[in-house]
Amino acid sequence: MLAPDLARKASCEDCPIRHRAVCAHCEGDELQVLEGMKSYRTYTPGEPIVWAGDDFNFVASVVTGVAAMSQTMEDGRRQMVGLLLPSDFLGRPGRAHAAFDVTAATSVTLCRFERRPFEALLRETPAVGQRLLEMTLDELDAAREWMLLLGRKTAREKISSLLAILARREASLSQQIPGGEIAFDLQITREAMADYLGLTIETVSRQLTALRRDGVIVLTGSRHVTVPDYDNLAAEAGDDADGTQLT
Amino acid sequence: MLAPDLARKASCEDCPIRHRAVCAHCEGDELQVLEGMKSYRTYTPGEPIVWAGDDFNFVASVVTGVAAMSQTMEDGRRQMVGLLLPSDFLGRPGRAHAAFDVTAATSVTLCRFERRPFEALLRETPAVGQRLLEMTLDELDAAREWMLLLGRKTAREKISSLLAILARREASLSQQIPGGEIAFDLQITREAMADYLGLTIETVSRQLTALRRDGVIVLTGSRHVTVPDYDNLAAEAGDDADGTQLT
DNA sequence: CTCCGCCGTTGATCCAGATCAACGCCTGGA
DNA sequence: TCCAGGCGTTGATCTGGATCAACGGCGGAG
Repeated sequence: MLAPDLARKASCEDCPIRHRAVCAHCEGDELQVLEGMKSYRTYTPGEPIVWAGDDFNFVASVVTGVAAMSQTMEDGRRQMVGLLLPSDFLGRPGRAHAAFDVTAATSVTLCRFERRPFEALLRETPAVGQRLLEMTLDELDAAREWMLLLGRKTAREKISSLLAILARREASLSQQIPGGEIAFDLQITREAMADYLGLTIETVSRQLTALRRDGVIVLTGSRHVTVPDYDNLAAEAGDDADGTQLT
Repeated sequence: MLAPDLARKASCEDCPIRHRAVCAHCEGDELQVLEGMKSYRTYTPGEPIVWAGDDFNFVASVVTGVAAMSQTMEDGRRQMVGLLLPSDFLGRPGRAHAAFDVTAATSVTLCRFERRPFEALLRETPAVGQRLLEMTLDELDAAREWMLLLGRKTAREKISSLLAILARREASLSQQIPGGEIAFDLQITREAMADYLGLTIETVSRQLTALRRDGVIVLTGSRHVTVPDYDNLAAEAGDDADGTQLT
């Protein structure tokens, strides 16, 4: 593991984000390579980034906004399989075709690297590969947590789980006082929430109303949520206490 | 990528399985390390291998049998999040505690490596790390496929999907004639199937009966399945044709 | 300003799968 | 040999969430 101060070296500072996959382990030489590869692109809400099966010749980090990874069946049933938030990594080194659809959920800016040179970097710089392995293992754990949600949780627990995740993320970003209330914006529509949770938009709406009625959350408009008591929300989510602690 | 003939070198041949994570990239020196680390252990059906949260100081490959990775909620609801079949890798380099319960579904033999020296091997041998990254990315894709199943498929589609996966695996193992019928044993109980699919055992049983009634499968006893027409089964599973082709 | 389309909410009804219950078969132990 | 317990099946009933339907608010285009 490199010392933390190495993470900020040289031209990584030019980039509006810290690429989790590469920057934490960058040293001078690799950065030269990265500089030549980088390109930014912004997508408008709803715009497809790639379709499943398409050529997929770049990897990328999310700089701002939210992108959604999803699968659709022939009859239109859709399941979101990943929500990509700023600093998340998108792409599949070693595979030329996308396995899933990726769509901009909000306005999204990606910092993209061409796949081939990125793969070369991966081969030549084991630290980047190790970091990517760690990130992938974390994602796999998260996907497995999500399988419990999809397979066994009730609609109310599903909504509560999603809100708890967003609240945790907000709290960690803004250094909230533990025990204080947490407020954040739902960046996504009811439809995206439904696709993520394996529900319909009507059920999402009804359960949000029910959680508001029961005082678990406060809804200001339809997109702004305040969580007066995080532990209460976490209890609604039906999670074991482990791994969902705020601090 | 190493040439295929390197995969069989030296003492890897002593091992009853080819460790997907390491053997395909072994060269002389690393094998010395591996030899000192290996230990075998057999678990009886139902026996826990690790509990979520436990110290987890080894990684392993499945030699024979089936192990199940699962999560349980306080009230007993359970969701299986992975089925570990021979040659699958178990463990999480870089983490000292298990994230999920792992249980022997049948009699299972593992070939285990202590975690610490394995991590050292990983650091010193980038090829092993790359192989592990590839495997992890494949697992992540599989987990995401499973999310579609759990979130959006009907009970009949869920059962058909599981049978189609098992049939595909059987066909690839036994070099079946494409288009011919495929026969295999369900290694697992109805309960394990239910836990995997996010259903109850009664629903699993009823849907199997329905698929038999409709001629999609032939059930001999309760554990032996014959699939007369794979394409028919795949159609019941509701999958896109891509990625579920037999050949 | 008005109109239109999208987003979200709410109500009425339906149904797939859960739940509750009973039973048959097989296996292993006394 | 018989019994007990685990596994699987089937039937009856219930219910959580899907479906079908209507409506209100808001924001952008004209």
